[in-house]
Amino acid sequence: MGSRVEKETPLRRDARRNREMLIAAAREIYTDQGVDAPLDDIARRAGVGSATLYRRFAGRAELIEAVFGDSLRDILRAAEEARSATDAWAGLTAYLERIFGLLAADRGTNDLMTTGIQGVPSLDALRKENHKTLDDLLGRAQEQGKVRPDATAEDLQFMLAALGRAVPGSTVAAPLAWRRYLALLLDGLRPEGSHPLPAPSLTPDQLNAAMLQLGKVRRPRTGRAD
Amino acid sequence: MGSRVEKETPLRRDARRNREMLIAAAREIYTDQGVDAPLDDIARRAGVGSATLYRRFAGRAELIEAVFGDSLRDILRAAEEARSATDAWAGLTAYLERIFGLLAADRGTNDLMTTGIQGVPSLDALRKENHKTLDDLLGRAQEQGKVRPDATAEDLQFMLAALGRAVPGSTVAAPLAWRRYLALLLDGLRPEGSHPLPAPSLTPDQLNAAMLQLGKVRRPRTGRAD
DNA sequence: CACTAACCGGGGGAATCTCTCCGGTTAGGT
DNA sequence: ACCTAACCGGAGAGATTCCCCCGGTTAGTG
Repeated sequence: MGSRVEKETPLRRDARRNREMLIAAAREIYTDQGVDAPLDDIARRAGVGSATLYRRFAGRAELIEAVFGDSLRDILRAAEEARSATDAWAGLTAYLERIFGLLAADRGTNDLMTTGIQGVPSLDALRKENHKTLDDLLGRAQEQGKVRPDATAEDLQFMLAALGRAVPGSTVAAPLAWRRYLALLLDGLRPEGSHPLPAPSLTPDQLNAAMLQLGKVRRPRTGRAD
Repeated sequence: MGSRVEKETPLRRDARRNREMLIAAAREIYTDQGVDAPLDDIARRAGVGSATLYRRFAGRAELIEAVFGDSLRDILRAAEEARSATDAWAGLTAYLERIFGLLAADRGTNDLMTTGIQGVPSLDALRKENHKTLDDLLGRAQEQGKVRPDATAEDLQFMLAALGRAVPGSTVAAPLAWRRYLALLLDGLRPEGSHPLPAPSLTPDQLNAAMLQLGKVRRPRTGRAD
């Protein structure tokens, strides 16, 4: 029941190659379909049978770990870095803009950061670090008078997850629309009055398109039904 | 291909009774599972075969219309009412709090209002009216100096959908947490400084539970997989 | 070059879900 | 009470997706 891959015997060359192909295929599919994508699709895209996928990775979580492990560690480093900012508010906004850039560009990363997926060690570490970062920056920004004193790190996390989850819907019509929404959210955190919003607002048609996407977070369904 | 029910011949008594049973069952199931719930579940709960459901309703959209038609018309009236407020900002907040109360209490209504479900006439009418309401109230609130001039009705709609979609996740742990988030969002719309937040913030544990729910918007999946 | 352990992919069982067929049953008028 | 059109529900075809079994193939070694 332990790890599927024994470190003792290095994989045979073909096995290793297939493993790489699977990770590459999974990365592509996760990026534009999210981490709930059918595993069979990934195997097909990699040009191997589904059995090979299950032989290399115990399940979805292990594949996710293999695909996103490195990039999650990168984000983790960015979080650490952000906390070293002297101006806490500047550090916070820079950090969040970086995160949202990732959420908007990569559906898989979005799933990982805006939902509670279990069983991925790197992800648990990231969540912990992320919470620590937000807590620290928010607290210091409050001390520096840049954030309203009644907001908590939990408030921020919830709002970020809610907004982040919706972002992919808007990227279809306007790739940078998230900047505007993040700015609006952050303005709600500040004690003083409003600051100008970046980027143009969505047009009504673009909004409709975005709303449509919102419902399609995952619609596997089955056959004929619309 | 027209309507499945002929108005000429009223339904036989048993047929009508089953129709009512189906609507009642659908209402219950939609309320706590959302409108993507399996139709077979609804038929089973109503105590009839799935064929009876398909005989009475052409598909999911027609059933939704039958279940939510009345309540949607109620909301529609509330929107009309809200627009008659002299103080646009007060009207807007009252309207939104009412809507969010519904979104938090009823998963089906939430799906209907935060995603772009197609094929339900009452819903199209509601969306149109809702947009008109927000546009009107926001515009007038801006003229009255209560809302920052650079925000648009589309901005508001997007943020509301994003937050509304996340609300059910928080209701498990804290039924009224949405008040706090809505207040935070609305504060971002105001030109002046911050106003006190209602309701307590989520605890870290409650936040975790909420994040977990976020991913479970719909996880039909299949068999053994976790 | 021969051998064997590791590896491979197709195919299939099981679980879900939508939607339809068909033989048996019932409501409601005469 | 009888008859017929309308109605009913179980059963199942077809579509997905997860996951594993099994006979054939291949990498790497002596």
